Order: sequence, then C-alpha cells, then structure tokens
Amino acid sequence: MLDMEQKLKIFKALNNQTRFLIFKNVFTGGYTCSLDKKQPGVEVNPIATCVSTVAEHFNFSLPTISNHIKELKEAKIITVEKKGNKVYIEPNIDTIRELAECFQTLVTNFDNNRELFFGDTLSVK
Amino acid sequence: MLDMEQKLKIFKALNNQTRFLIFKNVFTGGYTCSLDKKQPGVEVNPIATCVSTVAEHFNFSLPTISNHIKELKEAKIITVEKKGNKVYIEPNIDTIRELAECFQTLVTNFDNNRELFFGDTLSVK
DNA sequence: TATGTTATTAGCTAAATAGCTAAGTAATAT
DNA sequence: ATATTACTTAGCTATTTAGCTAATAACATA
Repeated sequence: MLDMEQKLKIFKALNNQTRFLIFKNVFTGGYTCSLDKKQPGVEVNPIATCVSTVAEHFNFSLPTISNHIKELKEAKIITVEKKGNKVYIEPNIDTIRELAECFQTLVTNFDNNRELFFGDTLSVK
Repeated sequence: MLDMEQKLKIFKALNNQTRFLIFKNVFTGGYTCSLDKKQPGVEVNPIATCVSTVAEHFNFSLPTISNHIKELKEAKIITVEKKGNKVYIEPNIDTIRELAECFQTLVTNFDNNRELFFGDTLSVK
C-alpha cells in the first residue's frame, strides 16, 4: 500500500510536463533503445529504453533529462538498470497498479457511503 | 476523457501536502461544516464542508487555505458552491472516477501488450 | 593506454510556489 | 445603518524548481 509520502512523490513527479511525457513514452514503449545494433546478445526487456534515447526526443539537455528520470525513479514509477555503459529504463507497473487501486477504492467507498447515507443505489443528478 | 493539461493540473494540485490533506478530508467527509446550527433548513449535501471549517484544521492562514481550495477547484477534483455567506466544498467524484479509469487502462494495456509480445498470460518474476 | 560514449554531479540563474498580512467584497445579523 | 462573518484579492518574501553549462565518473573500444 502506498503511503502519503509515496503518493506525494508520484504526484510531484507527474506534475511537470516534461516528466509526464517521459513517463508516457517509457510506459507505452514509444521509443525503444537501439541496443541490438551493437549488443545483440544483451538480455534486456525489448520495451526498455535508455537515458540518451529519451533525451533525443526532447529539446532539453541530457543532464536535464537525466535529473527528470532520477525523479521518476525516486517516485518508483519507473525502474532503472545499468548494463555496461547504458542505463535501461522500464515502467514500474506495480506502482501504477497500486495507484489505480487507490483511486478506485476512493470511488467505491464514496459510492458505498452515499448509498448508506441516502439509501439509494445510483447517483442521481 | 481527461486530456494531458487536465491531468497535469490534477497532479500539481495533489503534489502539495496541504492540498493533499484538504482533498483527503473533503473527500472522506472528515469534518462536516456545522451548517445546521443556525441554518437547519439549508439544502446542502451533508457531506459538504466550507472554507473556514477546513482552515480550522490547519495551522495556516485562511487566505492560504482559500488559495489551495481554489487550486483544487481548478483541477476539478472538488466543486464549490456559494450559499449565502459560505462556500460549500464537495468532492468531484466524476474526475476521480476518470482518473482511476486512466490508470487502470494503463495497467490493462500494459498487461495485454506483454501478453502479445511474450505470449504468456501472467507476469513472472 | 588513449579516446569515445553514456550518464551523473555541481553550481548557476530565472521563474514558480507556498506561505504571510493587509485590504477589499458580499452577505448576514444587530 | 452599522457591525460581523466568510471569503477573496493584492502584494510581499523565502524557498523550491527547472532549465543550463562545465566537470567528473564509468565503461567500451581502438
């Protein structure tokens, strides 16, 4: 279960447009790292990308992108793994799953409470 | 469907601890506004609270709380309604429902894509 | 060993944010 | 009419953030 501090970190990580887009593309596999060219045998999830590959898609410097990725990592919505020279980035599906569950629980509890209080089963305008 | 701008506003609204706690308490009905004492006939959702009632629970000034509530309103995760002197605040369940669905879709799509790519049906460590 | 590649860290600046107090508005109560 | 209540707006300051360049680190390769 995500505690408040963890949730705050996630919201902070996602409140910036650049980080949001990095997250989006890491998550949807928008641009896969061209690892195969020189290292065809490397065992990396083919969905993974790496820092410089992400940076190619933004008009920001590599250090800026690197810092953003660090923040996404600290919010635990991505994972990073160093292999040789490169840092491979993958979405952290577990955290997103937990977040989805948190919001769903909020909605479900709200509906149940309303039913308890008003005695109806559907929200009516 | 929430667009990116809308999502960014929501994450921005929730990335601050004070706003997060206001949201939490408005949402869970933590402190209901004592509207009944003087205006027992007023037709307001009994879950609703008002600005000064929220402010009582924080060591911040009323203007600070008022500004936070404004930001939560602009992110559309609460609604506000002026009745007489007071401003009644309620959670905006529709937005939260949509957000829950967004995250759930992300998780589902991720799982489906993995299945398509790797040909398995469960994620394995 | 020297050179190139990939990424991080340090240190800087401009802009945004979160808090405050004081002043203003609008409705209610006296 | 005046005072009070509930809230917002304006204007201020300290802190944080997001970007940059330059320097450094870690690894790969010629």
